[in-house]
Formats: sequence, C-alpha cells, structure tokens
Amino acid sequence: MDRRQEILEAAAKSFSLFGYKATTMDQVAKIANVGKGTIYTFFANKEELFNAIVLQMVEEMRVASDAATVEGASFEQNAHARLMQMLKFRETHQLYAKLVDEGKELRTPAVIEVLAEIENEIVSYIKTKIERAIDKGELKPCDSKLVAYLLFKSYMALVVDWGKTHEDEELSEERIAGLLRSTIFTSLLA
Amino acid sequence: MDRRQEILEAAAKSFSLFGYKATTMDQVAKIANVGKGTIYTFFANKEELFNAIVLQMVEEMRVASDAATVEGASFEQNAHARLMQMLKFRETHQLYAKLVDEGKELRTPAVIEVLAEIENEIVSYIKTKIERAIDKGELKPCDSKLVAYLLFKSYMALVVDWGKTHEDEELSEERIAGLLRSTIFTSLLA
DNA sequence: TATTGACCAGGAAACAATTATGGTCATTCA
DNA sequence: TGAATGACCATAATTGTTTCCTGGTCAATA
Repeated sequence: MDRRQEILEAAAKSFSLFGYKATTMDQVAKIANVGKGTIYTFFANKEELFNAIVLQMVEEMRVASDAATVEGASFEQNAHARLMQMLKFRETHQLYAKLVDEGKELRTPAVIEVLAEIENEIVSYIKTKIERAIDKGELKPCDSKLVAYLLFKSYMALVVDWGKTHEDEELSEERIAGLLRSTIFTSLLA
Repeated sequence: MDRRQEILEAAAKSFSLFGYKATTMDQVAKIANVGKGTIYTFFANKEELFNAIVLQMVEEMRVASDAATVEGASFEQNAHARLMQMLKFRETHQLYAKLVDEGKELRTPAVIEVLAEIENEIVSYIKTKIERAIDKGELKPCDSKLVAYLLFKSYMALVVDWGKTHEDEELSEERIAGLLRSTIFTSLLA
C-alpha cells in the first residue's frame, strides 16, 4: 500500500486521538509501520504533516456542509443548515474538537494558526454562497465578505458562546433561526 | 480623609497599573498609607476589593456611554455611538485594557470572571435601551435580550476580532456602521 | 474600638537535573 | 542505486527541589 497514504492515516488517527502537541513523530511512524525518516521524505516537518491532515478535514467538512443543503431551498434555509452543520462538525468531529480544545487550553501556536485558517476557509465558503445567491437575484448586492464574516460570527456567538455564560438558558435551534431570520437574513433578501 | 476611600483609590491605581495578579495587598496598603490589616476591615479579601474597583469602572463606562448619545437621535445612531464608545473604553481605559490582556495572557480566574460580568452588564444595558425604543414605538417588539447579545457580539466581532485576522484590511467606522445598518438595524425598525 | 504589621501556611518562582522529541544522515537493504 | 531506516544529537520540555512571596490572621497597640 502507498506509504504516503499510510502515513496520512496514521497521523490523522494520532492527531485526532492526542492532538498536535501530544502526537510524536515516533508515534506516527510506529502506527504507520514505517521508519521515522520515511515520514520526512513526504513531509518537510511535523507542521506540514499536520497541515495536510487538517486540509483533509476541511474537505470533509465542505462535503458534510454541502450535504446539509437542499436543492431549491431558500438562501436562508440553506445558509442556516450549512452553518449549523459546520458548527456541529466543530464539536463532533474528533480532530476538530481536539484542536479547539488544544488551542484554548495549551495555546499551541501551530494549532491556533490552523484554527484561524479553518475559520477563514469557512467564511470564504459562505462568501461564495452569498455571491451565488446574489447572482441568482435571491439576495440584493452586499459586501459579501463582511456579511459572511458577520453571519459566521453570529452563529458562533449564539451556538457556541451563549451557552458558556448562560448555562441555565439553553437556546433552541428554532430560537436561533428565528432571531437571525428577523434580523440579518430578511434584510439580505432582494 | 476617609480610609475606605483612600484604599479604593490606591487599589484602583495599582490594579490599573499592574493588573490583578501583580497587585499585592502590601502594595495597596503602602499606596493608601494604611496598615494591611485595615484593608480587611473594609473588604473581606482581595477579590472583593477588586470587585469594588471594577464596579466603579462599570459606572464610569455607563456614564461615558450615556454621554455619547444624542437626545432625539435614532435608535440606530445612539446604539452605534454607545457601542463604539464602550468598545473604545475597553481598549482605552487603563484598567479595562489591562484586564482584557491579563484575562487572555495569564487567564487569572478572578479576572476572567469579572470580564464576563462586565460583558453581561453591557448587554443588559443595551437590552434596556432596546426595550425603551420598543416602548417608544421606534422599534418593533423583539427578543430584546437576544438582540442585545447579538448586537454586542457583532460589534465585538467587527471592531475587535476582525483586525486580528485581517491586519492589512482595516475596517473603517463607516463601513461597520453601513454593514450593521443594512443588516441588523434596519430590520429592527417598527 | 480601630489600627497595625509581624507572622504563618500554602503556593508560586527559580533553578537544576533528567527525560523526551523533532529532525538528520550514515548505513542498509531490495 | 536510491528509497527506507533507526541510532543519534541538540534542544526543548518535564520533573523534582529549594527558595521566596503573598494573602490573610490576630495579638499587641494606641
């Protein structure tokens, strides 16, 4: 079997299980049944290997997000479904959840960097969806980059942050959807 | 002069200059020209003294925020002015800025707690302003608590967070105001 | 009765010693 | 002969130990 592929799988497993810092190259080599040196013929260093794994994950997330959309549904419905899907992915997917935790607790720089890149990726993704909806005439023209950013941050705030300070008062998905419909989404319509 | 007051002033000075952790009770006592024991006749412990100082600051912030409003101006104009004022206060006011930094860098629990309380206070403040505007018939009824939360988080995102990941592309206040007008504010109008 | 500062226990720094790890490269196969 | 390997190395992280600080107390004081 392809050595590069075995290494990728071993690394994905280890990063998911132990995070970035606690994953050692020896560990990855052993899981992949490969000499440590072999890893370095495919990846320049630990961080590049890590980036490759994260790239895979971002692709997975894009697929999951696309799968959450309904052909023919409104921009609001699909944007909501996509964002909720990505935030669910964020706390469900073993690797993503581990990285969020490691970024917050250990502050590993490589992890913080990668998390920022992922968020950028998500915002870009939303941005293209907004632009497509504008082209279709469903939304009126707007600063798509900023609106995408605002939408992402709003969902993060309501889905992720709110619970941290309002442990008692859980927000239902309907309440979130309702709030955003009556504020942001409606005003984006053409 | 009032001993309690001297202690408060000394503590305010020290917390502003050095933050929570790096302020020692001996330090405060010396600045206040008071025996250390005396502090404990007014405040149960360091944290209570700290809370008293922060309470003062929240009051200052409320005053500054009220001062930024214009009688007779629209809800949007005043809400924008208030929120910008409070976020400016956040990075301008020596104590607030120090606490934000200490919360992020040192993760001092007492500081993190207090920062959460301050944000709660700000959101409550916005909430009352929203409710007043609803009573006046300027805004249509809405989930004032959630809308206040969303507004605060949106401003934080655009004013504070954006710059961290888009160092090159500074957001002008006009662009921020424009974005929020065309999304959130307009849809709140009665 | 209000104030004080020497005093104390517990926890944080500072330092030293030990271990673990990312990355290299001479050697080894296939 | 060139891809694969793992012993090896410098450095970073961790652990253990000692010392120093600091929040809080309270007997002495004014």
